[in-house]
Amino acid sequence: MSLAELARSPSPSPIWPVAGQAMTRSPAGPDMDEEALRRIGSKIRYGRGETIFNEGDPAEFAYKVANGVVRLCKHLSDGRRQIAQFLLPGDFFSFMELSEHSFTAEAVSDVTLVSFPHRQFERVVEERVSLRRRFAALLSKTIHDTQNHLVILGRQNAKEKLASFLVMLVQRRGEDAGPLIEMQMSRQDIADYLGLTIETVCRVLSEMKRSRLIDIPNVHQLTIRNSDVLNDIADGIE
Amino acid sequence: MSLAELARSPSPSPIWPVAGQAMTRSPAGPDMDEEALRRIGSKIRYGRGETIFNEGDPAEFAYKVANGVVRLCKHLSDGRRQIAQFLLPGDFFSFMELSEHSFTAEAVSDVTLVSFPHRQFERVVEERVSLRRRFAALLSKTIHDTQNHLVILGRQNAKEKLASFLVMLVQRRGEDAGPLIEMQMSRQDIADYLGLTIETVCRVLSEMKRSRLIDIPNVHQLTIRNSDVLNDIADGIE
DNA sequence: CGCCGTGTTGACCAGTTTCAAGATTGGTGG
DNA sequence: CCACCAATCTTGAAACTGGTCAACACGGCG
Repeated sequence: MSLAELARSPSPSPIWPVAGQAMTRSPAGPDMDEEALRRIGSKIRYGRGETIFNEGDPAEFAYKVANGVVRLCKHLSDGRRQIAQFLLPGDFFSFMELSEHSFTAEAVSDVTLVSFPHRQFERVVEERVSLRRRFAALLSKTIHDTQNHLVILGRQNAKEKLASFLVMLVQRRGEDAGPLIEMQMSRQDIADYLGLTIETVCRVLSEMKRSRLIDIPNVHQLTIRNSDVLNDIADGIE
Repeated sequence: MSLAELARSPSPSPIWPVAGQAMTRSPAGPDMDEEALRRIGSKIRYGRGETIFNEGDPAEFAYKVANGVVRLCKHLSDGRRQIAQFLLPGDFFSFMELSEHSFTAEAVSDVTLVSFPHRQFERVVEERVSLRRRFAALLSKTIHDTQNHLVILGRQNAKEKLASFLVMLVQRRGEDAGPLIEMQMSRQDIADYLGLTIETVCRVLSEMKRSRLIDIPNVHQLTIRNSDVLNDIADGIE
């Protein structure tokens, strides 16, 4: 099971080795987990660009993306912005926060979320070993991903950053989904994710297009022509 | 309780709100938690520069820093390096990893660690609600810190980066510890933490010294002369 | 049809890196 | 205790990447 799958589906087996089997007080199993979560969740919609919550707001809900794309970001006082994560359908966020949100969540596109009141969510997770493992593993994976993001921001140049970003998009779509990548996010979003300016993002994408690495049929669509070379660039090999 | 304290001491009360009280199968309470951990831990020493484990190695132990400083880093194939975290005495690391380490851990100075076999560590944490909460909160805090690190790497200039780094050092030492900051890490370590070159780190520190923001009595010691201005620079206000 | 938001491209500039030359520090052995 | 060596740190000058500013293109929509 890939990390990407792990992040978005119930875990049928323990994520990391555990010596003993702990007890549950509720019917066990992933299906029951899904059911338990479903019962405390409610759907909620946000329009493109709307703020879901702000950094510093009291954390009242955990969320799962049902549809659309969400960005988690930090804003500096002078308007600079850093996007920490894009969340795609199936992704959870804000699910094990301290009492205040540590980032702002905004709708990249129109989105539908499932929201879980934090207290109930904590209770359900507290009761179920399998859910506990799943969300603990999800936290670990988030740290893992964020640390890779650190490398991208701290030690890669513009071309490598874009290559890493595109490779990430491909991996998260699942290898099956065909060559066409739908990018809901704007050039500004990409720039703020990669620590670049919008102009540099444009220039590098154009350059990749000229060198036949990618095609850009449409501003929000993209296809990879040579994923081997793209991977090499992302890994700093070329 | 500050986040910094939270990271390094047992949690006397629940970190985030929980609806119901879950049961434990073992004597409860923070003191008992410490005792339970102590019983499965063993001391282990590493010399300055030694590798504790490599990225990709099977994760067999969780660690607590007893003495010295540890760096967690990622290495690129061409020698570039990004440091994700410095760990100071009292800090835990690698405590809720997937089956393989997602980063390399190296000794910045001579260090003493307490190592906990992962299976036993998981068992103890699984058994104790208070420990579960404590380490879940620690994971959350790590994500929080890493996201702030993203902002530093992605959206701050060299001067702001150094200011943020120094402010972090001060905050982690505890406000009480006097004005002298002992920096165990080398200039190269600082550069690799901030996504800069060693030369830029030197130049910015010299500039800060010239403008009477800091003093550098010794390569590995530093005092803050004007912490208000330093904070403003770190926050991008000035 | 024209306007507005977004994206693209170019010219120039600034901040950071690179390369290179010393200075300082710490450790080792005479 | 001091001399020497290696490693680390500091500083300067030149080169380069990415940023800034500005003009223009594109596309959706009233």
